[in-house]
Amino acid sequence: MEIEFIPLDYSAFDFNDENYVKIYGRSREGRRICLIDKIDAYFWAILQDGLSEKQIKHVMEKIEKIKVHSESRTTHVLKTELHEKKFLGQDVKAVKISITNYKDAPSVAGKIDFEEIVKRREHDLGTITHYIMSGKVIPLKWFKVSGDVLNKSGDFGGIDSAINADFVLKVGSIKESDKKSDELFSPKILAYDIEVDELEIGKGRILMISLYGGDFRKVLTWKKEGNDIDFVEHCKSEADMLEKFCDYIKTEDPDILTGYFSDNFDMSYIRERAKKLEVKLPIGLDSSQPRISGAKRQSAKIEGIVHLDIYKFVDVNYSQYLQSETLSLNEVAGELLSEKKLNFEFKHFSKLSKDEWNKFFHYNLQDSALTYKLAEKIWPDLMEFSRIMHKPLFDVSRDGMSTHVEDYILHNLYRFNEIAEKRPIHDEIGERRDREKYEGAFVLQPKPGLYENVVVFDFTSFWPSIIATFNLSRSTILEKKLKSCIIVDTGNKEFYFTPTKGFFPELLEEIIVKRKEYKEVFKKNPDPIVKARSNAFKLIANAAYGYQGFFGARYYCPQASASATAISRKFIKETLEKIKKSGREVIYIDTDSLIFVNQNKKTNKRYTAQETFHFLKELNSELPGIMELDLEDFYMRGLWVTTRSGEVGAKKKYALINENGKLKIRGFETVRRDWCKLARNLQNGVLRKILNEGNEINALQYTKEIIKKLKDRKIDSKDIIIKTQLKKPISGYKSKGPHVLAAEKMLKEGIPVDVGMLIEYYISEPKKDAKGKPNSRSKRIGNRVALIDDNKPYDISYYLNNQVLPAVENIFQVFGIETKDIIEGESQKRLF
DNA sequence: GGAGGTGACGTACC
DNA sequence: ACCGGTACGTCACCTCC
Repeated sequence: MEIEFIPLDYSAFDFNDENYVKIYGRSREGRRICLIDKIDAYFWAILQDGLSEKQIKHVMEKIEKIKVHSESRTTHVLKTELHEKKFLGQDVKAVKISITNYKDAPSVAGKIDFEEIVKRREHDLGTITHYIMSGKVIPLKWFKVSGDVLNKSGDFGGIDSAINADFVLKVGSIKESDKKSDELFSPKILAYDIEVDELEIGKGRILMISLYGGDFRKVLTWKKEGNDIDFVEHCKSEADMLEKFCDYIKTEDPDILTGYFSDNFDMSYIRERAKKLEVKLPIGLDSSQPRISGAKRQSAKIEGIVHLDIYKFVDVNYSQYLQSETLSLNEVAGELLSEKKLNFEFKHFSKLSKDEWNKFFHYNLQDSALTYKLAEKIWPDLMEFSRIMHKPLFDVSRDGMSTHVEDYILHNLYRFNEIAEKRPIHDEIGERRDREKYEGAFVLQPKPGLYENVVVFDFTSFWPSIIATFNLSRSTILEKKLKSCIIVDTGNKEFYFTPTKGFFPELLEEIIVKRKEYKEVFKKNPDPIVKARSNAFKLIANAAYGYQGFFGARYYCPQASASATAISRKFIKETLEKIKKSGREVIYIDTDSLIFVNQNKKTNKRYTAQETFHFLKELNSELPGIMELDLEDFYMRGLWVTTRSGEVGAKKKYALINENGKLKIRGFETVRRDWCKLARNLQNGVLRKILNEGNEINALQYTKEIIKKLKDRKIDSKDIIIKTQLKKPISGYKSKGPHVLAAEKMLKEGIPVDVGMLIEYYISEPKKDAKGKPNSRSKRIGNRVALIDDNKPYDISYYLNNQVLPAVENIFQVFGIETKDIIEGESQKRLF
């Protein structure tokens, strides 16, 4: 039988103590297919230099005799082959050791402690990664597969009769489809969401489960309410509801089952309840139950169906581009879909009225609907990530950036004939984490002020372009200086790199080139797949620099990172001098961007756009390799302020307005979620007015109005709420700030508190003693925290002196105005 | 008991 | 445990006078 096939999910299994992979996917016709393929289990032993043929033969014979016994099986070496390979760019002779079971590769490797073997490698890969590295079946690409259909033949112990697929096929040959292998595939998605009466897993019951698959809409419940809602289906009991949930997954037959935070919450909750109620959850295509692994960061895997937790993917790949202050379903859907959750006020379910129950069902369904739509929205990115990084959807949706970078490298090593480096072992990780920090990028101290006619230049893909241009990597670093090598002076130490391109810099250069290419293609043809592809390359490129300094990296090389930052400082400073030399005044620099006044300081001549582009071209002609400077935008005005303590200009804090009146605010309290809305909105208004109008007059008036409102207690209660994240368990805090005390207060009132939660509170007036003086406990701000429902008056003095004034003071200082004097003057005037 | 320094902490920038 | 360093600012907590 021959079919066209797209792989979606992988899982490994053993038969007769050997390794096989089940690859679940669809045919062109939409049939559910499961392929079975043999995994070639092997790893490498790198030989000592200069061994004789006889010595090599002797070692290989020794290796062939190795056997490893465990309780359930014996693994032995099938064969050994001698290969000419590369390791970290060096030519090596290596023995390919094929074994019966890859799971025992580490144990077999452990027995090869002969002195002729200098290194053992590729025994520490995940089984599926090891399989995919063979390059045979790339996730989410189309393949032409031929092979034998297992038709209750008893092959593999009759595995096919246990798999819920249209065909189970034993792979004969497989190759990439000659038709467009990268075209869009639309998976069948089913979203789910649960509502419970107690948030803590294991404590409460599941009240309802919603399912949403486009046309398919369902809320399952064992409660009696909701009779007049068509999508509500009543179950006899909670156990019955869980069984129906499984039944619907079976009949809907989705490729992707998706939830929001479902790894840590929904699926874990369902599993706990199922355990307690003694219900089986046979939703896997082999009728297995969901498997939940990991402790703090759990993941729930379903055999054959991709369980997708959208929260994780959003966290890793979107959060830095989102405005949302939290990654709650409500905020993320609001920003990505312009659609929100339904309003629903949670109460104990025993207190819900008929009407409120009906709302609850709609609320529950809407959550699944939003999750479904988010899944559709992120699908192009998921698919392209999967294709580009050669990773199954399950992993691509859960892994962090460093793992993405590493997997991209691993899956491209074959092109360089490279054997993969090992993962660091425990002691190494400890050492790496204890290493001294290396010096980072350059940040220029700005001179506070309001500037006009401002331009921003920035380096495109700064870090990767430096790494690629100067060949900075683990496999290219030299122990000593050679006659012709790249010398990097970090100011502290010198590092040397070979000029022969290494695989890491080369891959990076390729990534940058591809990114540029697809960005151009997208400009001409705005196809979401092309955009997703360009985006995937951008993300890998940006993370590659951090990867080399990351303690867990296989290709860890802090010297390369330190060299990259040293080179970055050199070029940004050189560019600074060139801009200055052109007569322009540079206001600010951070890492890869330079902000300057686009006019000659002496002659006051304003440069035209054309002259600016010409200048840019000139600067670019002097840059090496693939380093490139780009024009980010022209701005009408820009504002820089001093730090709160001292006279110097504050770094990482500025506001710009471009020629279309669009603001770009960085670092100011306006963009910080741990400041109250009152201060943030005021500061935003002040900045907007100043940048628009070029002076502070209206901004000052506005500030006075807000302060009057504050003093008159006319501020909306939601604008005084301060939100701070609880980053660790309460007991882990040495110094308990207001948010920690607020969290303690919540616990006392029976409100559940979790690590990672945004704690919301406000500051109330101090308690006074008999004489009317604030008591000494009140000095600590934490002792005055109030929760939203506390209904205590807010502390005017705190909000004035600790929120409002700090947010605007140094802005007005730029214009020589001491806000405090003015405010006090005003209040004195009023007093008299 | 107020001033001032320092460490812990959270968040932002690139 | 799940990419790096740089930087600002608040609050708690301590020492000092």
